[in-house]
Amino acid sequence: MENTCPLNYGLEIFGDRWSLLVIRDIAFWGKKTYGEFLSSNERPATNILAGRLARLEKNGFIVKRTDEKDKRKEIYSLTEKGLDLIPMLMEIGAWSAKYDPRQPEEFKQFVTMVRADQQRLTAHFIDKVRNGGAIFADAVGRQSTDS
Amino acid sequence: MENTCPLNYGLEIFGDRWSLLVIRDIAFWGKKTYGEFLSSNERPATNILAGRLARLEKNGFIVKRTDEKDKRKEIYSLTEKGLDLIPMLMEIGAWSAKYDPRQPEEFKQFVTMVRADQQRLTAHFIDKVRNGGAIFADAVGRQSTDS
DNA sequence: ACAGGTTACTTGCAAAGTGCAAGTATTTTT
DNA sequence: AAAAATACTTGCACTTTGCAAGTAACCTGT
Repeated sequence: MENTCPLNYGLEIFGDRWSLLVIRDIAFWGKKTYGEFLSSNERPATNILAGRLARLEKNGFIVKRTDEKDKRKEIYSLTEKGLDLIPMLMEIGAWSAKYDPRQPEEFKQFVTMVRADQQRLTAHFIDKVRNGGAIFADAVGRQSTDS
Repeated sequence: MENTCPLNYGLEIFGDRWSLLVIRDIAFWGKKTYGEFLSSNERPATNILAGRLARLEKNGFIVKRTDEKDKRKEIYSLTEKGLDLIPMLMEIGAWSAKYDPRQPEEFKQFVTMVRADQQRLTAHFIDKVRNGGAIFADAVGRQSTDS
């Protein structure tokens, strides 16, 4: 396995639509059980959902415990490692708020509020790339080209 | 197709490892050609890379133009829509810097610098979810459960 | 101007992953 | 005790992936 640089590590584990949607359901909608994840608008297949929950748990993004009040239910929740994905999820949401025509005005306002805090630096980096530069140019050592 | 809520829209198009790695290569490493993307550490298959480039172009994340100095080459670059993914990529990078043991110290420092700017609000949301709440609780209308 | 290399792809095919439908096991409800 | 609910698993057709090998256009050196 060959995982050298910035984004790749995470992408192999959580960089898949269904995994991220599970984490979204927990963080953004407060969902906690298999049945709740299943009934999301995107309707994952049961076996896929089960597989993703198992992988997310194995990789330490979520934990499950049996609901004491109803032992048929498993309660899933985010670990610290999973909670730390929230800033990334919010950026995906911010992007969607801007480009998805179906996003409700409500959500766009929420994003605007969040964004007020953090525009400065990222705007600088976007400019850099727009002008043909790269974020890591001169900031971090150049990536190796060989295997 | 059923694309109602916050993150789903983008995830269907760019929410795939190879697509994001292409965008990373352009934004973070300044890569511009098919050959440069191919020689990344993660070594995508040639057909997969070609397919992703075509899809990213079709969906307006990148554009290609023939290199005037060497007409064998196609120069890929990010559109505004693609540039706007940079904040999200930086958050993925920030997460990786924290959890990927292979990340160099150099990169962790870069991330710390970036983060100094934007910690406040996201920390608040993480707390909310950690305590069993959800980011959208009372902030945005509750998601519909039916199809 | 021709030969050989470079670049950006495409094609064929086996293996892996996805998604629907149906089933099972445990627990709760009636 | 029977029925419903919940969290899964299993079987199977279909799709996607990834390796290996090709092809077409262009450039480079002689």
